[in-house]
Amino acid sequence: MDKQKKMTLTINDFSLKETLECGQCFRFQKIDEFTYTVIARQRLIHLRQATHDSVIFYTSQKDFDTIWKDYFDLSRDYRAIKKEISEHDSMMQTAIQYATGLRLLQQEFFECLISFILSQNNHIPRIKRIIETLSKTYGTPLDENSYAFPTLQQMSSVTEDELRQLGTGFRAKYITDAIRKLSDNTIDPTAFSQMDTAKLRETLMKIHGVGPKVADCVMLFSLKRYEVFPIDVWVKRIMIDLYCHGCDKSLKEIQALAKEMFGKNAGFAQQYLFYYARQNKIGK
DNA sequence: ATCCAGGATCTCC
DNA sequence: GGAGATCATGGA
Repeated sequence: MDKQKKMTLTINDFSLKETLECGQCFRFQKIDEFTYTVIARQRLIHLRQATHDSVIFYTSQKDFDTIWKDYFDLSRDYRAIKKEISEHDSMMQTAIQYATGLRLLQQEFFECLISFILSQNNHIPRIKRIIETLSKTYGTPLDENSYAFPTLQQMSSVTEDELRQLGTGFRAKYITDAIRKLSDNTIDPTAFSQMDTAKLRETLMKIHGVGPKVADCVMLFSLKRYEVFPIDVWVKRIMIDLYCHGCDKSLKEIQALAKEMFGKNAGFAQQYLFYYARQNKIGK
């Protein structure tokens, strides 16, 4: 690797492993215990966890400043967030202990939307494989065997049949519907910033195949709506396990409980809980 | 082999 | 408006 293009960053609360492997993103490759490659924002980057509180970015200062600092959410004070969501909650303190260096990536909207449409009723390894296939088929080559996630433009004339042949299954029609509604301005991302979260959620759910969970993931992982609390099977299990000792609760009740406990930082809380639940196979 | 996956939709009442 | 079946596919 080019020695000129390498910079070491010292920062607290940042673990590559926890941030990349917590289930929020799909386009990373683990090279060894400390080294990863990540593809995002039409680029590929190599990274290495040097010490507990430092990470090497194999990139230029310019790309770090304009892209990766933002992508890895490195300007945010996670210590303060962790303190806030766990102050009166020993359960959350326990969950956070399992991923003290987890940060919420700022992913691109289109990639995030398609990825989480694909995630429904699917396994993470298979989701990753399908996304790789989509990128290889429609995306821009980055090196010999790496491809950027395709843009909306690059997927604008994709057909449902094509997508089915790539293994997307029943989700193919959902993806073409998303592409259609974004291309013909039925849904206009430039209007998102002036919508409140409820309105934005409702707008995203106009896409066939986007329900509450996928809409919440897209808002949390790519639209900076940190107050949302996506509830999947893992989060439901751990919320019931931790906060009502095995009783049954509806999604609405869990949603309300999360809002009450974690407020504007519910999304961060959700991600710590998800990681903890999956690591410990809570409820399985 | 058979189960099941970071759900959503359709159908039923 | 809530419960239950159904959906494509392949890794475990």
